[in-house]
Amino acid sequence: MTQGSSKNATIIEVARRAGVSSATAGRVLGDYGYSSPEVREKVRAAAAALGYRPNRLAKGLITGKTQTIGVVVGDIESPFYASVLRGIGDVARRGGFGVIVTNSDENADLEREAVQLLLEKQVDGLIVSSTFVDEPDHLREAVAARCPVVQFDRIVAGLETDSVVVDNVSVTRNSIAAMIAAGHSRIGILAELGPGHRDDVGSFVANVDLSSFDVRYHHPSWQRLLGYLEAHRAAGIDPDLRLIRRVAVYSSEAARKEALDLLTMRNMPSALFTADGVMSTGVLEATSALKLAIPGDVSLLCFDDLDWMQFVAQGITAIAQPAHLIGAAAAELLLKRLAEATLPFEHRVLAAQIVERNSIAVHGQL
Amino acid sequence: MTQGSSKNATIIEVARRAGVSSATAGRVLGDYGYSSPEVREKVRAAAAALGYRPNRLAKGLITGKTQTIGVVVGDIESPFYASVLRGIGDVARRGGFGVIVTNSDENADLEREAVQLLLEKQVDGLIVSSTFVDEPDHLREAVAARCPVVQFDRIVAGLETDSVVVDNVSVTRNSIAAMIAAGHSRIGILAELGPGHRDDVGSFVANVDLSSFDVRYHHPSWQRLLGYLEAHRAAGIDPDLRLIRRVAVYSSEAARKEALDLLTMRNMPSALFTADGVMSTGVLEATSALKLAIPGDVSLLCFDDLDWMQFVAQGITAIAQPAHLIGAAAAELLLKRLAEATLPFEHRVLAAQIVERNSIAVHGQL
DNA sequence: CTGAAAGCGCTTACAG
DNA sequence: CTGAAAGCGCTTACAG
Repeated sequence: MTQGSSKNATIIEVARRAGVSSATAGRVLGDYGYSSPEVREKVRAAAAALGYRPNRLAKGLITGKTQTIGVVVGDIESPFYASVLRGIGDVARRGGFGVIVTNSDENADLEREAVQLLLEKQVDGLIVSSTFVDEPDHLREAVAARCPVVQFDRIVAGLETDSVVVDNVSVTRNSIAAMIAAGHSRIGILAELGPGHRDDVGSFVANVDLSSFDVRYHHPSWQRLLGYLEAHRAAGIDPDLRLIRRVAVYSSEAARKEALDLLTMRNMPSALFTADGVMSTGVLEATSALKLAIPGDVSLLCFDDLDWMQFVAQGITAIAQPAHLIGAAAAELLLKRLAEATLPFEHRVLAAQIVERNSIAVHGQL
Repeated sequence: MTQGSSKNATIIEVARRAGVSSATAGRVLGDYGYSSPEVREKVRAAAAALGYRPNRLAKGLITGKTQTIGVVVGDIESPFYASVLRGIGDVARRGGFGVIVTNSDENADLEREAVQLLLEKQVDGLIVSSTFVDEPDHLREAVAARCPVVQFDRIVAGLETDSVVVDNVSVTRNSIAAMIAAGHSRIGILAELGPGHRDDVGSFVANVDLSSFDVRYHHPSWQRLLGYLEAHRAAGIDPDLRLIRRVAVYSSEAARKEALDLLTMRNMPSALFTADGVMSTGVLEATSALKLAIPGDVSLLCFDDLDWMQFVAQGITAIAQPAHLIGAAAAELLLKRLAEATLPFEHRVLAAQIVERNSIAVHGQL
């Protein structure tokens, strides 16, 4: 079948062997334009004999399309992003697209570099979870270069593109409201709250009392804090600022320390909410070190990406992010736009699931 | 600085604006050949004014190098592969390379398709974890096309390339030996044992008694089973075949069922070894359902990728795979080979770490 | 040090 | 339906 030749055959060589012009060979192999059945036969036979493999670089150069999606995530190693990438990859493959992945480490410089590299590689579109929600320039450049962008998880202010986010505010509000209804009035919250937004927590809590406050352009952890505050306000509880802990980094170790502090303070909270799965691990270490029973001595609620099943198994109520669906939706939006650039921008809000011990069955959906 | 023009400027336009030839502009912007300081100044100014962005497709077409690595993993969503990818990505970025990722779903057809796509995209090299260790053709094709391959986790028989693996046999042998030394004589083992190799477990156990048996070309779970068998033989224990469970899929649910069966059989094992982290979760569900104390009623040892910290916190001894290092090493080997094609093939065997409750500090190393 | 010309491997109008 | 020619955006010898 294929020849063991080291240098790959080109369309010219296939054409010569088939006794046709390179234009004709191109039409057959690239499956465009017209060609007679006999010619098709001959060209395909020649291609097979030579082990012809199309060079997508040349095709991309001429068509302006590479059938490649560029993705920028914070860290491919985090369960959330890994799962999002899986969703993107599945949809991309079905559409015949490849995926180039880059890690930004939630660092603005690396993110800019990554976007630049992807544009130089001529990706057809970009799916990004941007670190800073107030720095739109590098993404605007992409859009200007006719490279459509889909944002997920976070939305950059002043950058109109397709986007996919989770209903962070409402699902957190509902979950915290349920905790309050169950009798908890002092609920601690551990959230990252950075680096996407530069507010300090105090002024955020103060400002948010204005009902017009817009958290669309905040990182998810700020949105979750808002849900927490709204639930308290609806119940007529003035939240104790000392119960609100900003961890600042996605670190279980940092969360462990904050949790230890929370769980040993005078007038300690009867329940804890962690706005991220990585932090939940740290909180568990703290409760274990203090020999606290869950949900006896303290109740836990956590927002999580992938590991929620085992949290639930330990008696923790979890809010599960549909990470895989986020990725799939983002890729779908992108492919749709690549097919039809003039559509109005679409903004999808996916529902997160509240998972308790008795409803593990929801697993199958995610 | 940059112009809002929608179509990207080419080197020709930059050259025209700078009043030089395109060859000269190319030399300056591409940083090759000679150019005088004054010309450099002019060209760079022109490029900045036009918002010039190099087209790597064109460059790749002409140089034959795309500065891109193609990666094939089973499932980017699994902690092991996610972590490996992180390691690859870090090294690749430092070397100025991009990374195209594809999931094979441990399916031979998808794997072949993925390799084909990557070759068409003209990746400079391939890092793969191949599903079937006895199907080398698609990878041979890559090598024939001057696209070097680095294998990791598993080695395909009859395909000489650089590779990175873990010392599965010896670390498992040592861990099981420690369990035996601690008094366990009936140790259950749950391992995937498929689909990479077509042996059935019985004939594997029988054959492996020949000391010449070569498991280099088996999937890791077979190698771990070998370590288990060797430890038993060294202690003079004839392993009970009913204690060896082949789960066949990477599924915590399947592992849960096997574990339930093992832990309720007559003459139940006093310890369990799971050859994979995903399965460990299933085993934990089984012990929890049976209200067994760990390590009181049963001791657990698990081979794991990323979540071992929380297993250790629960009193389970874990063997931690250096997944991140595997990826980094694979990428290093590839970049080395791209720089120097004639080196002899390198085969790196990385050590896995045994992590017990008192040695959590090892965390920092991984 | 610089420029004119050729060419990487394809696709795209345009004649025929 | 097919072919000759031009061209995508660069880099590479080769003169000068």
